[in-house]
Amino acid sequence: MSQRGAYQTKQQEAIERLFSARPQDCLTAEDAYRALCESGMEIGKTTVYRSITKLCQNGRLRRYVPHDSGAAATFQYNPCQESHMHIRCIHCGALAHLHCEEVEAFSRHLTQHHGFVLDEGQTILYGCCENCQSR
Amino acid sequence: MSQRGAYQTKQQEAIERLFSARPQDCLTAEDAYRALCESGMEIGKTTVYRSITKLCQNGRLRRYVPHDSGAAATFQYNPCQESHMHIRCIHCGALAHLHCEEVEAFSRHLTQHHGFVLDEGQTILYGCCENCQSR
DNA sequence: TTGATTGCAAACAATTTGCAATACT
DNA sequence: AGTATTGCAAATTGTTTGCAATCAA
Repeated sequence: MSQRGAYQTKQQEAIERLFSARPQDCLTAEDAYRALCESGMEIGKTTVYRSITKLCQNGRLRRYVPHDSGAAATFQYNPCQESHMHIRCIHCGALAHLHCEEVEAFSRHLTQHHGFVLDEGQTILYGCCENCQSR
Repeated sequence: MSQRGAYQTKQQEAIERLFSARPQDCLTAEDAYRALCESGMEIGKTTVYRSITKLCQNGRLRRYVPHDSGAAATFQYNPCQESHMHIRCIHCGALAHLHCEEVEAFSRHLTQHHGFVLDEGQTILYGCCENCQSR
């Protein structure tokens, strides 16, 4: 298998730069591809997919599974290496970050009483956000 | 649009029976299709998909999003109407149910301090299970 | 009878892969 | 030079849809 990352290419740099420029955004591979094309970059969609895969393995991007079937996965820059949980609204799709002591306490409970080491960065809590509740 | 559920058909009954017979299993649509075929049932895959969709809307089945890209969604019978969180091991795929007061407490915290109403049935916590930790 | 349901084939969408051309070091 | 990377086209996979035939009420 190839040793992706051995060479520095303008495509891989551009993809990482795109995500790092908007650390609060979740983009699909398609989003990233379009953004790069619109900025004048010459790039193929395949390369976007392959680079994103590599960045996820590096830990520089986070991958989020879609709630709906057939929907595309989204990726987000992981600026701080600190990983944190996200909460996603089932209705509007809004994504929010969750940093708080209660998460840590809950995580400790899982480890101690259920033998389960939580991976906060891989976990998304689903529910209904404040805005959507008022409808 | 059609009013699925208006008529009782042997296909729909068989699908529900299949899932209810193994409430602890998560099956893909393909799994269900094969199991029914092997049991001598005459059924099309399309019907399996459509019936599963309906059962999810009824609340009789739960749908779980796959962690890996390209993987199929899994469905599980929801015997008790009580919905609960699941924890899934990233390594071995094991799925466990989570009923405890700590989940409720955490859920209350989310509502009160983050304005977020958690849907436990839709949420899966990802991490590493006890068995896989010892490797 | 009337509308819901079935199931085949075809459409779809996200993602992956084969492979020859190209770029990096 | 030698290997990694690119990118097109084609393949894969899970899921949905069009539509004519069939079934339940």
